[in-house]
Amino acid sequence: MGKVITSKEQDYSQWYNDLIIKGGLADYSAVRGCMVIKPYGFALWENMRDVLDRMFKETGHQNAYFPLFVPKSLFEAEEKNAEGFAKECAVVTHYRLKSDPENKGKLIVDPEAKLEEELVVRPTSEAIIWNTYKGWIQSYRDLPILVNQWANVVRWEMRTRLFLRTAEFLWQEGHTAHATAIEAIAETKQMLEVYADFVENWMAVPVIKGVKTPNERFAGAEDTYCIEALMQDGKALQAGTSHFLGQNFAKAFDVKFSDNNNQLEYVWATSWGVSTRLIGGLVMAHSDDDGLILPPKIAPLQVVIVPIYKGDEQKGVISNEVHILVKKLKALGIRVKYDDNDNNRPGWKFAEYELKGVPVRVAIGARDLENNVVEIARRDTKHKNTVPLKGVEFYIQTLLEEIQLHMYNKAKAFRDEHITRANHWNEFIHILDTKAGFVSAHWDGTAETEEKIKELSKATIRCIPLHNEQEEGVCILTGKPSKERVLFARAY
RNA sequence: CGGGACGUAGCGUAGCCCGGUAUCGCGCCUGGUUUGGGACCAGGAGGUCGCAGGUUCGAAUCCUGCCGUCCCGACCA
Repeated sequence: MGKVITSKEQDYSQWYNDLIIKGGLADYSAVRGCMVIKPYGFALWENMRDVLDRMFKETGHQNAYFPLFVPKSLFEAEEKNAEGFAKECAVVTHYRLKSDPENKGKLIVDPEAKLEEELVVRPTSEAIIWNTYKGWIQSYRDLPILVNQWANVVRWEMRTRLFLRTAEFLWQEGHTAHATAIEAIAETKQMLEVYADFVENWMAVPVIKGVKTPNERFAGAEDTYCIEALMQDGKALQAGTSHFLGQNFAKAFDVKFSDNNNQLEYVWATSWGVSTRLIGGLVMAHSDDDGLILPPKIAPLQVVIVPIYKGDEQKGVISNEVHILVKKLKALGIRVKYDDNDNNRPGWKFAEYELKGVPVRVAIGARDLENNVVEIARRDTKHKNTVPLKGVEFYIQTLLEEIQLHMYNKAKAFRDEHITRANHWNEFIHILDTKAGFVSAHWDGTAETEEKIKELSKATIRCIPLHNEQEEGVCILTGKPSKERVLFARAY
C-alpha cells in the first residue's frame, strides 16, 4: 500500500493537505508560510492562466509588468489601501549582507547598508501602478488603459494554508483607468462576469456573484464585487474579486486627464484579481477520499492509458495499438499519457492516477485486444465501461465533456442544497452549526450588526447577491426592518 | 500573536517514563519471478535521533534555551 489519504470525514483539514501533498500539486518549503508548487500543480495553474489570459485579451486587455518593490512613500499615498495592508507587509530595509566577524562562515545584515527609504514588497500593486499611470495619462485620448499583470505578491499572514493562504502567492491583477465612472463600473462588472464564466465553465465550480458590504470591501475601493464558491465542508470561499476604485487612486497619485472640453478630471479606476487560491477551491469543491478530481477542461492530463500485459511480446502488441490511439486522441486536442512504465503494476497505476484526479483512464489488456475493446473508467463517478476500440477516441471526447458537465452539476446541486433561509436568530445559528453552507437572512444594513453577527456566529456576510430579490423583513439579530436578504457563511 | 500537537533514514513510525549508540513498515538499489485494483522472493544501501548548551563514565532518552512544522483560534485573497 502506498499513499493513504485521511478521510474527509475524519479530518477535513488533513484530507485537504493530503490531497495537495500526495496528489503532487505542492510541497511545503523551508520558508515559513511559503510553498513549492510542483510541476503537476503548476501545469494546472498554467492551464487556468492560459484560459484567463485569453479571456482578458478578448476583452481588450494587455499584459505588462510592474516592480515587486514599492517605495514606502508611494505605498502610503492612498491611505485606506495602505492601512488595510499595513499589518501584513514584508519590508526591505537593507541591501547587503556581510561576513559575520564573530561567527566564521555566517552572514549578517550589513548595518552600513540601510536603505534610505524602505521598500514594501507588494501585497497588491495599485500604488506602483497608479504612480506609473500618472505619466501615461494626459488626455481622454489616452484612456482607457486596460492592463493586466501576472505576478507574485506577498502578504505576511499569521496562519497559512496550502494554496488557500500562503505568504507568497501567484495571481493576476488587472488595473484599468477610465474617463468616466460609468465606464469603470462597466469594466468592474465585465471582469466579474469573466471570472464567473471561467470558474463555472472551466473549473466546474458554481459561484454566486455579489457585492461586498463596506466592511468586507477591498481597502481603497468604492465597491467590491465578488464571486463566492462553496466547499464540501460547507464553508464559503471568495474565488475572485473585482473592484470599482472610484477616483481614490487618481486623487492619491494626482492622475488627471483633459476631457474633450479641456476640463481637468480625475481618472476612474478598477482593479480585479484571481490567484492560485482558486486551486485550493477547486480541490475542495470536487475531490473525494480517493484523491483529486479535476475537471477535464483544465486537468493537466485528461486521459491516461494503462497497458495490462504478460511479457514483452504482449506489451509490444498492446503498445502498437495504443500508439495509434494516442495519435487519434492528440489529433482531437486531448491531453493524453501512455504509462507503459514497467516499474509499477496496473493496480498501482489505477490508484495513482485516481489520486491525481485524471478524468479518464483507459485500460488495455491482451484480452481486450482479442475482443477489440478497451476498458474506460471515469474518475468522477468511478464507473467503468467496456467500449469498442474502434472510434473510442470519440467516445472519450464525449465522455470528457460529460464529466465536465457532471462535475459542475454535482457541485451546483450541493451548493443549491446549501443555501438555506433563516428568519430567526436561533434558526440561523442552528443552520450554521449543523448544515453549514450559505444562510440567506435579513440584516439591518449596519456595520455594527454585521460585526456583532460575526462575533456571535463566526459567519460573515459573503455578499449581497447581484439582482437580489427585494423582500420586506426584519434583521435576524436586531429585528430592525430590512428590504433584502444577504448571504452569510463561515468562510476560508 | 495565543492554545494544542509534533520534530528519529526520502516518507510514516517504535524506542524516551526507567540513560548503554536505534525498531518496524513503505520507498530506494541488485537479481529473479510477476502484471485485469496499490505484486512476491532473496540480497543490499541509507541515520549530525531539529539545533545549541548542560548533567553523566556514557544522552534519542534527563535538564535549560533556541529553531522549525502542522492543527485550532484571532487577522486576511
